[in-house]
Amino acid sequence: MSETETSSPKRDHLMATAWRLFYRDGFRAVGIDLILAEAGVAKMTLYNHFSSKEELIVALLEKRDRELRAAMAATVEVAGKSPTKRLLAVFDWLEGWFGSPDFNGCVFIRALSEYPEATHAIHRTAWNHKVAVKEMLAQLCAAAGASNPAGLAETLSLLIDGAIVAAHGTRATGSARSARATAATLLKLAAA
Amino acid sequence: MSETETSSPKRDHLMATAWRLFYRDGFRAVGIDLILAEAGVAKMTLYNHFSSKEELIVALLEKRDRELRAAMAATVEVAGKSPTKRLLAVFDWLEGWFGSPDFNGCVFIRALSEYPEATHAIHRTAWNHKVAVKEMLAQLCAAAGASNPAGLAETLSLLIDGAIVAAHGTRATGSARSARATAATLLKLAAA
DNA sequence: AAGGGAATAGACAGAACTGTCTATTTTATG
DNA sequence: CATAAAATAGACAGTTCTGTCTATTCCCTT
Repeated sequence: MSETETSSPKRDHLMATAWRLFYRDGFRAVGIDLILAEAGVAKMTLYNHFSSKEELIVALLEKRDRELRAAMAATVEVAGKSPTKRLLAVFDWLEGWFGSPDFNGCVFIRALSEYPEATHAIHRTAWNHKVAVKEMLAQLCAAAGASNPAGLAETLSLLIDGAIVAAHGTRATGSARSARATAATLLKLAAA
Repeated sequence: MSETETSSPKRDHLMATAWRLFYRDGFRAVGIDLILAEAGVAKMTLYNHFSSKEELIVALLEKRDRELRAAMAATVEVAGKSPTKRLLAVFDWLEGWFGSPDFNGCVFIRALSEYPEATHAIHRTAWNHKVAVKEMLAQLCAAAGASNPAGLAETLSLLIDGAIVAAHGTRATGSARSARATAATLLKLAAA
């Protein structure tokens, strides 16, 4: 949407700090004042770059969306040429993410949860990410010769989001492996 | 855990109001004062029954856990004797839930999200529910003759939680049908 | 009818919240 | 070096938050 945002060091540092605190503790749990104190930035600097806390959160989600999809795309690219391997690489990447020390769930699911109302800007932005990821998956499914790529991508999305929730609840990586195994099974069936 | 809680009309009414507001807007978004005003109850009444807001939330989650599992069990019971039908009835029930007018996601996933820290009482209580549901699913999978009931139950849990997140993002019931179809496929494979 | 436990209203403390404003200083650029 | 833009500290308003306390009133049971 809004790509007029000029990148500046202060702005970037503010966003990095805000991201860290929001992701660790939650959007409503973290106040503006804490972010400013941790970032060592004046309040007016924040309000010169963002008109409200809500807009800051939306900007963070959009940034994270871009980064995450880029990381996914890179993971797929590294996985080689086999369509099956490329698709399953997404699940291996999930497993690595779940195992990383500061994994704390999916910020988009958490945003949907904290701002549950359908019309809320943060809710919609968070869901936009999930739709975009599903479209990426559909591309991969199509490349793998699935008869119904969109349908398979929908199912894989369910598995992925379920696995993220489970990893957040257990702090274990097993759900990624379960999801991967199911994905492999479904892919084999769909490409038959 | 704590089953010493005496049931009283005031307490029940307070919990019903708190549930409605928390589920609609979120735990951190709803203040004690709003609950009290909506319930028409004095502040000391709350603090005579619960030592803190956190304890109120935990009590609500435990109550909802009991109700939800009872509803699931009833759904399964009504579905007849066929193990497959009993298992798939859970997904039909999901679809009905997603379509109900005040569906607003899964309160347990939302609690995990709002209190992301693993050691937090609310986080743990919320995850306990997911574990309990998974165990119910494992029973159903075993009855359906699955070779690895626990493994299948894990996968079905992923599908269910993914479907709930998707329904919260889309306000549509389609994810329940996708999950159901996948569950049916997996069940057929597992019972072979 | 009397006594006791529960509920009440409402003040209160003390902190935290978002967002605004001003006056000053720093920083970058011509 | 000069000027304009950006960032600063910090006060401020006005609200909201959880939890505590007191003094009064309601209601149920004996």
